[in-house]
Amino acid sequence: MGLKFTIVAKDKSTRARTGILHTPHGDVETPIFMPVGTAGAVKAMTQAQLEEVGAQIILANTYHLYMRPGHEMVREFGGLHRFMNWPHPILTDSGGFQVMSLKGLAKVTDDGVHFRSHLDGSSHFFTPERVIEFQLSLGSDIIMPLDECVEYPASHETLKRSVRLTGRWADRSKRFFAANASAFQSRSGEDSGKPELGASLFGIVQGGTDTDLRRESAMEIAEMGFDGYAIGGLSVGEPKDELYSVTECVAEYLPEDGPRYLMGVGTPEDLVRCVASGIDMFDCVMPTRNARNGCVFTSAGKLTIKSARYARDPGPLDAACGCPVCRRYSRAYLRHLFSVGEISAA
RNA sequence: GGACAGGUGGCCGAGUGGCUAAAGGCAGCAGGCUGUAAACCUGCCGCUCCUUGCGAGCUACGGGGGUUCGAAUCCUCCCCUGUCCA
Repeated sequence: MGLKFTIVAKDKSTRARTGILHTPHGDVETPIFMPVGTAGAVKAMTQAQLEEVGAQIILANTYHLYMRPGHEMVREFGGLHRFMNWPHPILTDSGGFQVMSLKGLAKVTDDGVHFRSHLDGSSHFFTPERVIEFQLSLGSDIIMPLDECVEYPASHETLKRSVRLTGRWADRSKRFFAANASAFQSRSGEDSGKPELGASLFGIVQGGTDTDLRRESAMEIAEMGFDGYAIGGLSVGEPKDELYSVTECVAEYLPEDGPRYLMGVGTPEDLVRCVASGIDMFDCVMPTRNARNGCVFTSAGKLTIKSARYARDPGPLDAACGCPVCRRYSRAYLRHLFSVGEISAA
């Protein structure tokens, strides 16, 4: 796999670094936060707003797009970029998180995951190979292999099984990707960006909060060699100090010259803490979900704008913030929008 | 003037003798959201008091009176609202 990540600068006192991630649809400056657009849209945001706030890459979800509208249909449109008319990079998650979040509908076997659709109950079998194929069909810039995300807390045996399974699936994913990626990307009529660059495939480390298993998983995935390295299975309910310590521990075992992606994280503080541990990429539903639910991150901490105490507050959400919302609107108005159920005005 | 139907907690609306301070919804209040089954979910939501308990007392189903051990529920008179007929 080619060099798709350039390190620009390294911090002297921490493991933080800045870099550039090269993708078929353009470069991404790291550290980067990727807004989550599960079904091909970042909820309650327009693409213009995403660009305005500096989103350089967004995340979409294989499971959800496979269910609706279907990866084949997206491919007919020339890929997800063209389908949703998003010219910037897209990372697609594999469905590994849905193994956990849809646990009542997912059955894991050695060969793959049997999903019963959360929409109509129909049966679907996801294998590591098919999941790569789905993502190649979507035209993703960064492809995530199928993994098994495990709930917290989990027993050592469960975590061990999940690490081994995720490792075997990573190997199968890499082989299938190596054999099929170029064929998919050279197909005419599809928006594959700069085909000479090609899509990236990342590896995912599992192991819960068990540092021995984390080390084993990190070394195994690093040994296989991927375009980037993700830490999965965190921010699933473990204490904060474990999130930070496991992240720090795993990052040390991941190749220095590859991008490191901490999946599903996190709060503003999480981002700062984990950048210092050498993480380059993050994604999280928290900013968009919390915003939809009336919870805002400010320089002074979380603020629940729905609260009655802001009903007559003429001040901005965050006096220290210069964003369009803080420049334009009062807390009273924003609270009013929540009271009346308006989501789009601001 | 007559015939029906109906008046329940901020609103809508269940409830026809005790398990009812009264289902459910809305509104209100508080909180939670970390690779999105999430514009979602949870809790509180008559008043007062305390030793905060499946606690005590008070007030409450249009108004008055009555039946009953016990009434939002049954009887009676009155007031009001809606629909229809004159």
